[in-house]
Amino acid sequence: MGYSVGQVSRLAGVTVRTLHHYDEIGLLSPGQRTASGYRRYTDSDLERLQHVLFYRELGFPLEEIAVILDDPGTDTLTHLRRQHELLSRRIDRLQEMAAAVERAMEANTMGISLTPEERFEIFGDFRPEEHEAEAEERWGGTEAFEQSRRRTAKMTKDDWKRFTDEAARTTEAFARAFTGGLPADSEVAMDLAEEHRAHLTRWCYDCTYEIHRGLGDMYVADPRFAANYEPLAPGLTQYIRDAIHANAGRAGA
Amino acid sequence: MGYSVGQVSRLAGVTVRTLHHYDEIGLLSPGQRTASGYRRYTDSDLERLQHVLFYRELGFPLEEIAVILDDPGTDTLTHLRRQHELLSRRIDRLQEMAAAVERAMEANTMGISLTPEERFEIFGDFRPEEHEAEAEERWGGTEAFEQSRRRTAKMTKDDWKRFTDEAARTTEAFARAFTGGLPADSEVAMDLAEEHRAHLTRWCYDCTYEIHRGLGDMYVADPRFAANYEPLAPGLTQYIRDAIHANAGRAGA
DNA sequence: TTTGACCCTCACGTAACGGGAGGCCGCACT
DNA sequence: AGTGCGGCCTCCCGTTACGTGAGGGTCAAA
Repeated sequence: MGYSVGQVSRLAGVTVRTLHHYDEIGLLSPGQRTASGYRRYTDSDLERLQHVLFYRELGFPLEEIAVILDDPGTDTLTHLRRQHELLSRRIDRLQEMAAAVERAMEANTMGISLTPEERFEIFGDFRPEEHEAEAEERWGGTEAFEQSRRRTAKMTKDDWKRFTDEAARTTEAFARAFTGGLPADSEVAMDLAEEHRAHLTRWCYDCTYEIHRGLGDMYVADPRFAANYEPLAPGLTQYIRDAIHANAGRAGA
Repeated sequence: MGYSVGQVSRLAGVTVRTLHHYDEIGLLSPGQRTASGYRRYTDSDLERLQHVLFYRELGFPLEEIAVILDDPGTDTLTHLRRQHELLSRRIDRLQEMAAAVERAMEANTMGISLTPEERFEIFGDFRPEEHEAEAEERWGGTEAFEQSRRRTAKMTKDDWKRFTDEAARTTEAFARAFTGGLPADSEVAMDLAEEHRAHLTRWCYDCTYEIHRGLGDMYVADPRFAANYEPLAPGLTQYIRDAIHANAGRAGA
């Protein structure tokens, strides 16, 4: 009766050394020893080990695990509930990371290189002040930006594909209008600007005319965006910016 | 221009000491130093750091990360794709764990105590018995099989991970050689076969050229192995088998 | 009774940093 | 021109969670 170190190690998928170590530091000492000094693990030892491995998997230091498990106020069910909670949080975190990776892929294929802040927000080290300061400066208001962040965080890969495909089509239409000689304040160009605005509103945030104008200005100001448009036709960035302004003016804003 | 250690540490959410460490071990050395010896990190240093932190987050040892990042065959987009893949797998795993916790909670409230096997199947991603029964039948209790069983029995979860990751890299290299048009008896392919053999010897058993040849034959014969290789490139299984034979022939066996 | 797997206890090694000590660097402030 | 003061440098020892033998008992099958 009882399990030997080797048996436990195979069952739990840990090395014998690990079990020895847990015994040494008093995290998990086998309930009994044979006359010859062999460790014998009981069923409740196994349950404890299960919890140990669980918390370890989630990155808890062993010392802390000992404290958690030795707390007399928590029973098995409480542990399970806590474990479930921790898992859920972890899953959410990883899903956010996955979304961030998707955005990075998108940026990469568009040839945009991320700002340092964007680079590391993947890791969720929430740094509100600086980031919001920059967003404020760049977007002229944090509400739209936050809304964008919230929405795009939920987007799947397919969503991104549809999003960028739509954007690309609008951009190409702009390019055709531009090379075709249509002025930026022509019906066609302004309609395209309006389409662009609707596109953003649908996917990202409530894009007002004012915000849209700011966005257009930023397209010409920020070379990372300009780099996206200029290859299609030199001067296209400025053209889009002008069309956006004309459209905003037409709407009476 | 460039970022100081302090700036980078704040940006990335790591300590200065960590950056020093990465410099020491050559994982991430700043692009420049000032005249007075201060570290100056460039934008591409930041990108590298981002990838380092990502793989670290997923539990890769730093040394392995260096190998991954220094592989000239992989560009940023490939890394991002791989990261996304790894994240997805990780999420699946955690969701399985969450489901297992739910089952445990149910069992607990019903007053049922789990069997040892049930206890740890939460962590167990590998079920060796089926595979081993199969191997037994195939290999009929040969020396190599026994050796393999002994060694793999000692392997921890992380060992398995490293083992499969290594194997995956070799396979990918094979796929690149194959799609790149290199013949199965080319230097490159034979070297990969030798790498594969060394890999097996390191992890499982003393893989002689003769055993290796048999293994290669089995890969094409057994659809479960073929299913592993064919998705990467149709015909890859046969290619690997041929490379193994060529390599064995080169070694004079 | 021998043999091979399994177990024991030291005891040193390793990875990935943490946390100082002791000493330059640089710039704002007087 | 001096003087803080924060930031940066290089050692260098400490820590966690084990890995990896060495050297030696234990036990069940042959």
